Amino acid sequence: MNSTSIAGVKSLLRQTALFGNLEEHVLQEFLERATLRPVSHGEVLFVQGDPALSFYLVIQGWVKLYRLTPAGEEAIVAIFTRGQSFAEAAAFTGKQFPVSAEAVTDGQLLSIPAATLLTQIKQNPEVGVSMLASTSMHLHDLVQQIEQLKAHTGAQRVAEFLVSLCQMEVGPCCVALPYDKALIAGRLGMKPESLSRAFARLRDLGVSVNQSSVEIPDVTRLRDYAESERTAHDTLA
Amino acid sequence: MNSTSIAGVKSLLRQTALFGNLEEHVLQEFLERATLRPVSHGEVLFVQGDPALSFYLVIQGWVKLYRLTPAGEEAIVAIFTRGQSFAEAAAFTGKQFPVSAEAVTDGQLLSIPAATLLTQIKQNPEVGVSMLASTSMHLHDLVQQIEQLKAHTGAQRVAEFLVSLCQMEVGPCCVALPYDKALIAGRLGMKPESLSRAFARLRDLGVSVNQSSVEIPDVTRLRDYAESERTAHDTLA
DNA sequence: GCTGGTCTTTGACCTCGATCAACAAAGATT
DNA sequence: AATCTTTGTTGATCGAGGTCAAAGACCAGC
Repeated sequence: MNSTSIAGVKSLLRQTALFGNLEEHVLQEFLERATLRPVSHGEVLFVQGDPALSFYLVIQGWVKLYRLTPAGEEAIVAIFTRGQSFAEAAAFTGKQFPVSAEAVTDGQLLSIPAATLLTQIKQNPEVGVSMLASTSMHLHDLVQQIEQLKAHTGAQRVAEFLVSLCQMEVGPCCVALPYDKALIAGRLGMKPESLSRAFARLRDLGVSVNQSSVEIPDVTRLRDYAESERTAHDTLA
Repeated sequence: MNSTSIAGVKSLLRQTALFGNLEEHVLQEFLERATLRPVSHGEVLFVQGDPALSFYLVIQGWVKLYRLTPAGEEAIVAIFTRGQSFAEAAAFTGKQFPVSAEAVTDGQLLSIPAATLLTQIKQNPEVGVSMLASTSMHLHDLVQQIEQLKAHTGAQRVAEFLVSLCQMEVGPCCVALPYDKALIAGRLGMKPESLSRAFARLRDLGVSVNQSSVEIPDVTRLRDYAESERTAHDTLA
């Protein structure tokens, strides 16, 4: 599982949206300019406002993107793991990062210089196309987040989160929470206490939480709950 | 001011992020394939899930992008006006629109076929670069929206909105609300009633609202309020 | 003028989620 | 084993904002 080797990284890149469709020699070009960067839990990769000199792909571990408000509070924007890239858009503009990034577990990142990206795009339109595809995906994710924040309750957002972790489409399922609950809470736009209460509500739907493993007796039921009207007074006996 | 003429459209395109830096012949190519589309208030341009066959640039009027939740509620994602393009990212992927769009005033749109976009990117990397720049901007806007929804109160979001409308950096300022209050409320993630109450709160800061014109005695004070801690108990006598 | 529309404001009520605090559980340290 | 620290749960309280309902404000057309 440990893919810190060049070959391992390359096969991982082949599975990503950003690098997956590129020709061999282009991918090789990126790899030669990129550097492997080990990170440890709590390490800050960059802060919003820093010049975006490179972008990243997660090889191993978890990274959170967040914004610090002028008042000092943090709003988590996204969380990435193995195979996902982030900050490409910022690196591309060559300006400043609009967000901050922090490793939330130990891990390995591939750091790719912004200059390489620009050069490659100019030489090969396919690179631009791949990048557009990947930024569109991020765009879409953000749009969905906004919808969820505006139109769903905390418990519904947790339900959506759990459903998204299920590999099952229907029936019973058991999922492992990928990171600690405080982080999940932030990701879903709430405080840890509220997450705890949200889980308590989902207990009425048969969902049981032990440590970091969650048992879901009926995924469909959970999905229906997530998509139901806010006004439904939760008394779904 | 009415620029429905070809020349007028062209000079407008020159001022946009998406088309501004393109070479003359490339821009010409886009213009030849594009069509001018008049829209009227309330007209639905596309619904989420529709195949993204073209993207748009607003020549005149206002357009809102929104998502309809499975439960039927609408969450406004963005609002665009003269000179702004939208749905490029979706058109580019050639898949489906992730959002719906509706004209909120009468107006004129330039509709550009997705196929043209793809062809041009492949022929000319610069087009891809421009598009990346413009999608990065949208990305950045969305990130900011998420921050604001998560970390600011309704009144603070209204304050931010007003500040963003000011051309003044400091001192007194008077701004005109660009569209009706129900729409502003949606854009800021709240109900019209709450917007009304938010305005009432800002009255303590000297802000007065008459119809669609807002008087701000001190922009700096408003900005400070927008950025202050949530916990500050608003009693800033 | 009046009159029926829409848009906006205000009031009463209630739910959600934040806050503060106490407490339990699981590791880590000595 | 005893203690400290971190993390998760639970209870009580409170403010923000949604909902429902009613009352003003503005703008047609008559």
